[in-house]
Amino acid sequence: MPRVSKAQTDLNRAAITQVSSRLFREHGFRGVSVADLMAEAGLTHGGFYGHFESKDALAAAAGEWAFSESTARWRRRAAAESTPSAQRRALVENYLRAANVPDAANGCPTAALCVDVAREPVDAPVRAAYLAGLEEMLEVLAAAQATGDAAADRRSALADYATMVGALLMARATSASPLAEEILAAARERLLAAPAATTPAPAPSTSRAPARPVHRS
Amino acid sequence: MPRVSKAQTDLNRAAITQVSSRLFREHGFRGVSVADLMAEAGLTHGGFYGHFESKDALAAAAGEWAFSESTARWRRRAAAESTPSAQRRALVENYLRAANVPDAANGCPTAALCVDVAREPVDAPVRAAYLAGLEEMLEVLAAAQATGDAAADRRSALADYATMVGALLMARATSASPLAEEILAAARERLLAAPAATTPAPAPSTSRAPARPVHRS
DNA sequence: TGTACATCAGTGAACGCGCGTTCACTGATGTAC
DNA sequence: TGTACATCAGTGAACGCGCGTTCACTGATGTAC
Repeated sequence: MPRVSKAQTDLNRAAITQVSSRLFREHGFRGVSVADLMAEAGLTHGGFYGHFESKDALAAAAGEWAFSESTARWRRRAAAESTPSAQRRALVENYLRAANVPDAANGCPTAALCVDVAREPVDAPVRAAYLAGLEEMLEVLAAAQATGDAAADRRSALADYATMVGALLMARATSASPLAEEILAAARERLLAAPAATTPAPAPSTSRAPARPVHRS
Repeated sequence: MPRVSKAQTDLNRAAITQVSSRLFREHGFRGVSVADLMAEAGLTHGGFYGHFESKDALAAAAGEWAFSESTARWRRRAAAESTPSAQRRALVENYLRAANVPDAANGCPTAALCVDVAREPVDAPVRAAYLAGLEEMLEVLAAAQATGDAAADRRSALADYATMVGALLMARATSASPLAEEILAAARERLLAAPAATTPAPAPSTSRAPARPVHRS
């Protein structure tokens, strides 16, 4: 079994990275052991340090991989729409689906890793990967804004993304309660100015409030 | 040193709970040991199981305590304002301050604990505490909406809170980068429809886009 | 193309360490008289 | 109010276990001729 071909070695390293990117998103950096990760990649734990300098270094590589997967998915989804407005709607609707709540492993790394990354020291390698990945996600979302001003597009994308990430994380923390879907629906309504088709209409009220309470003071 | 008065016992239990609520928010449930928590409370680790059945049970009590502290703070802050609109502004502006970014230990438990709670099994005691605490926070924020419809107030509070939580968490994950403050500013702009006073104006553009891109489709 | 051998990817036992939890012990607290 | 003693909150050593990391070893790979 020892000494494997160069091609297989590269495949093994990729498998460790990909498996880790899923398990770290699901359980956090501290929630999975090196032995767990290696076993899930079909290897034994001893060989790990032939591929990575440390678990911290793996966290960075796994984060990078998760973001490259997610940005590719966003770009594909955006490319399927013909206007920025339709792109934004597609990205938001897909992000705030109930199916994403129990699937952190394959979901947005910005959301899944934010707290773990925030708890790492400022010089941890995974922080740089997170920052770069987040900027790439923002690029896609900003291009779907089209306010006619690049700076405004970026600010709007940041606000959109904050709402999406916050809603998804709060839904995950309250999953198994009706509140989870309520949160997603409220975020969809706020961002898309109309409830998604699958959301049952709330009890009718005499004066229908605007989708978003604008400009009081 | 053994056998301490009943009053002191209650104080000790409260100290363990409060210290844990801070350390859990900062480092996560897995990021602090029982020995750490007890030492921080001025005790030795052996006595822990006289106060709590398990570390999981402590997590629930600590979560509950964090929420009771935060809801009280929100209620106090809201009570200092005379209109719902001013309440909402005060809550949002305070939440999205840069000073909150490095201070997860004393900050909003909805944000600090969401990922940890989401990773707990559905029957973990801390999940019930999180759900109840979040509902209390929402009550305060909904009362600051006043769209004229209780259901719309709640939906609006949910969307506001998602934006606030998402922005704070993304800022924490990107702290030490200018992006952190950029995220907070974008969320303030989105929620308050005007940049906070301390935010420097961005480079002027010929056509000033609306604070939020409304109703495209 | 075929042979001889150095390389090195992966194995699995072992390292020191810290974890959550248990328990025999201690001695001040609180109670019974 | 004062004394005798049972209670029990806190101590610190110990438990089994899993962690990140190291290392001597193996044998197929890849290279030199």
